[in-house]
Amino acid sequence: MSSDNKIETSVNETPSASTPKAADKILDVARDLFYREGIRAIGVDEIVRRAGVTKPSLYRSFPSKDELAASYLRKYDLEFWERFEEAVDAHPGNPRAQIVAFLTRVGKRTQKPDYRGCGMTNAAVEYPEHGHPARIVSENNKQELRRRLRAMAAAMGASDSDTLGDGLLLLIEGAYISGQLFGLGGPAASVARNADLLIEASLKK
Amino acid sequence: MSSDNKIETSVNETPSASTPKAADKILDVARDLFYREGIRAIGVDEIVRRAGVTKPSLYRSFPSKDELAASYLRKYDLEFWERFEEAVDAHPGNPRAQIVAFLTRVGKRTQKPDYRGCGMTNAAVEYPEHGHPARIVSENNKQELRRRLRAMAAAMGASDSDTLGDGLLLLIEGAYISGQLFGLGGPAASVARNADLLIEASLKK
DNA sequence: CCATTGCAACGTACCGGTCAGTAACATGAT
DNA sequence: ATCATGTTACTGACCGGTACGTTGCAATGG
Repeated sequence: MSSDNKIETSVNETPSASTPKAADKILDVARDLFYREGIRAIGVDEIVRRAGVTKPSLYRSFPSKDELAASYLRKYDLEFWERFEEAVDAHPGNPRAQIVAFLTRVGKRTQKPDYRGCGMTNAAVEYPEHGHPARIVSENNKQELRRRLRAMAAAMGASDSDTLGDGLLLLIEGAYISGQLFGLGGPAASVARNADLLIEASLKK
Repeated sequence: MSSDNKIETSVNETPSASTPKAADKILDVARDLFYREGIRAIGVDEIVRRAGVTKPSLYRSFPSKDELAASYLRKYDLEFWERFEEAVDAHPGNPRAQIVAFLTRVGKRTQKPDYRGCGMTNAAVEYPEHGHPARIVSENNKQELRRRLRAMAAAMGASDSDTLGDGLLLLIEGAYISGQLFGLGGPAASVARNADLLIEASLKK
């Protein structure tokens, strides 16, 4: 999926004049609006207006709104795995602690007043149709997450590691959704504790 | 001899009460399309077309599209609690078996090829704005579900019943989402087993 | 008996606004 | 001179919503 043209990944922190780059501004604004209000709810006109650019600029950098949404999710994907790896790196060789650390931070984020869940999950709900560019990015992310969780469950020595990995994924997705459904004090706050309980139960067998 | 009254359409509780057919057909079609494709994805034109009626007929029975969506969710709410009570009634006095029975059926439904998750959850994702008519119905449903699950956890004798009830809710929401994200063979298939493990761990405390 | 009336449900046609997307051209910097 | 950008204006389809005329039918009254 690497179209060698188009967006330069926005990481042009190189010195000199630092060109503002219309495509980067568009992607930044799109990320913010798509996440907070939903992709279908935001029109391209509002994006270019808030980004201080014009519509032709958007369509010079992105072939369509759907592809812009997919780009937003690819950026989201990168940030997601950064957060994930942070929790992993904090507890080398201890997958159980890695999971709990990750979920502790997820649980905390779900309690922030403007929490809107996971951009990937939300996009998949907004676009149930198979083959939609945004949905494809979302599905790939979730499949990789599932793979990772199952591998970590195996590394913990769980007897039925696939079931435990899937159970952890269910808890995570549940936290994403419950975090935006219930506000503060919602069930998502207990995701780390429940995950630890589930791990405990899965190891004793 | 003319008992010409089939006036129990349930769409409106107004004393006049006669909503012959149009409103029912509209609500039926709306339920189907809204659930399968999403509320924002479906326009009123398509609804009235598929229902074989016209737009004014829709707006005579429903004040707005948003209220039609809310009506769809109220209907969904009724059917949800029917399914829930079925599982409860199947195991009188045994909350643990009730939960497992309910989740077994949820897990089975998530493996059907056209599964689109929970209409309530999806609507809340589609309409993050507070106060939206559809979102209100969804939030009320989820809050009631949380209350029930916590009560059932308490009836099981869990030491921390609120945490267990919330953990079960997380698993359920995770199953709804994972069911539509992963197709067949997704993690939602294991929701009942994971719930049982979590219950087991929460009772031996 | 039939004609008139009233009324509720229906359809035709239309509203202004917004949607995503584009064509043609101007500007400004390197 | 090139390249990225901005400007303006536009398209056709679709959005939710409505003004207004039409139909069917039941009740009334002579």
